[in-house]
Amino acid sequence: MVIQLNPHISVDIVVFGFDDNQLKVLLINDHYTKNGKQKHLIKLPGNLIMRKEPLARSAERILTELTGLRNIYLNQFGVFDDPARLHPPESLEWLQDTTSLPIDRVVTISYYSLIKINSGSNNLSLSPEAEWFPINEVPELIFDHNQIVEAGLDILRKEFLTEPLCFELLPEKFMLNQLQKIYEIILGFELDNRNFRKRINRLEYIIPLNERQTGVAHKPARLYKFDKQKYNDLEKQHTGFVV
Amino acid sequence: MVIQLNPHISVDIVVFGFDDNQLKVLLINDHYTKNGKQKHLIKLPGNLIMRKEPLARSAERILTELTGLRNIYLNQFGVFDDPARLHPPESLEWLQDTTSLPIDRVVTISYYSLIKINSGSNNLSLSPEAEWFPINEVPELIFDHNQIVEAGLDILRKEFLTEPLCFELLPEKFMLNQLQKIYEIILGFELDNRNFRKRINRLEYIIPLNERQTGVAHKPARLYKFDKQKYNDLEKQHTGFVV
DNA sequence: ATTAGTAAACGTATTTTTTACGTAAAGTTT
DNA sequence: AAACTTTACGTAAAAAATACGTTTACTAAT
Repeated sequence: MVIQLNPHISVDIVVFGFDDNQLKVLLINDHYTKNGKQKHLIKLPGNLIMRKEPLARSAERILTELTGLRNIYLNQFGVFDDPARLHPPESLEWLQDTTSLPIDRVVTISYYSLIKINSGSNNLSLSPEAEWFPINEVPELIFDHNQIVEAGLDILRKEFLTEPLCFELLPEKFMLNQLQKIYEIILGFELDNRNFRKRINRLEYIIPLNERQTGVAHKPARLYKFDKQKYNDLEKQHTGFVV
Repeated sequence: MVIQLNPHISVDIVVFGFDDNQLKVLLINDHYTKNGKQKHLIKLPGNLIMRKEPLARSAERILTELTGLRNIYLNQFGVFDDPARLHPPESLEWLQDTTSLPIDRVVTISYYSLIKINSGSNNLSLSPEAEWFPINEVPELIFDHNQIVEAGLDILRKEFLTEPLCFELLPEKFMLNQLQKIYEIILGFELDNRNFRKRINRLEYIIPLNERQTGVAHKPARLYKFDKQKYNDLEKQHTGFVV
């Protein structure tokens, strides 16, 4: 199995999770014993690719192993190729020990991914080493992984303005205020509720349903759904998305 | 020299050239004799990277070798990793013959670049195999290079709307109509001259000079320059650029 | 010197979009 | 039925985009 790894190219994935109140990143805890000393490293999920494996498939595979989820949104966003990126030497040593390969230089292709953390209905079953960290409490990571997280966040914010990414973080039927909150948390500023609604109402591909929120002690909100088909049909028209 | 090549990773560059009337791509003619048969292959400029070379430096190096130019705008835009991308077999054979390496799978990182073709003042000295092709007359290329050109053009058009790329294609001092023409050619549609000027006049980082066009048989146009410093200072404000 | 030709440069009215607010409506809980 | 909470609708003002018409500054030809 190990013999089939390509020791020159890897993928790393910045898995963003949304839990109704904040944006988080999924990181991997790695406990590693060297010369009797126990070390604790934290890193992005990622690995060397296989000899004949397309990169996107490597990324999917790693994501499924970590979360049990399939068909998750994944987007390639960068290349990290500094010949010295595997420093400091002890991190490189760790990599060589764990792969049993004579690792020299690894160019990594980065992906980001979007997951709804607490939707009761998905079958998210995290692997034991995986842990969610709030986006502004990311600890020090190995190699250049902090830099990759930052780059991923920049791209996420940029693409959030032009692509319908928000629906990856919403249930099939959602309320406009949920949609608004996702924008506010990811973009990092507040939006005027009344103008936001007006804007959404103009979008033909966000369909109001004849269903309402239930079990709340106030006026129940109407539910909406995203019509992806209609969105794609109108695609040539939009250069931006919302906000 | 050859021994230092990394046979797993390459860069390919889509060099866009602008010559006042149309957009062109720089391609490489390769004449190759195999079993007495002469073959003519056309490809993107690109090569395997060196063992310890950053990708951006490989791209710069290749570009300078081809054009004699330095400090040209270069932007990484994609990764092409299909394990079968080096097909058909005869192309792979050619690659193995010319590098003398046991090439198996190559992942390529793509860049695009912007050059003003006919500005008398630059020292463009094309290498003999290099040839400009109008963007809609690109011939069949080896491997997946046609696909890379298409992807590069898509990205160029997209980024032209949000980044100040136009100034890479203009002399230091330029006329508004030159600027407009660049937009029209790259975006592929015409713009209303009067509204375009109004829009530009609002941008504080496009500075009108007290100089005019000379030697023309009509009202001479005012010259302008781009204040990059001011642009960067205002950067947080713009999500889009012009048009 | 006047006129013709050419492209630059300015202006204005109309429509559309964005922004900033105020207020009513529909539920539950007490 | 009164208090509370959140949804939902509306309107006026400012800003931006669009669609045009007209004037200006120069050279070249007569």
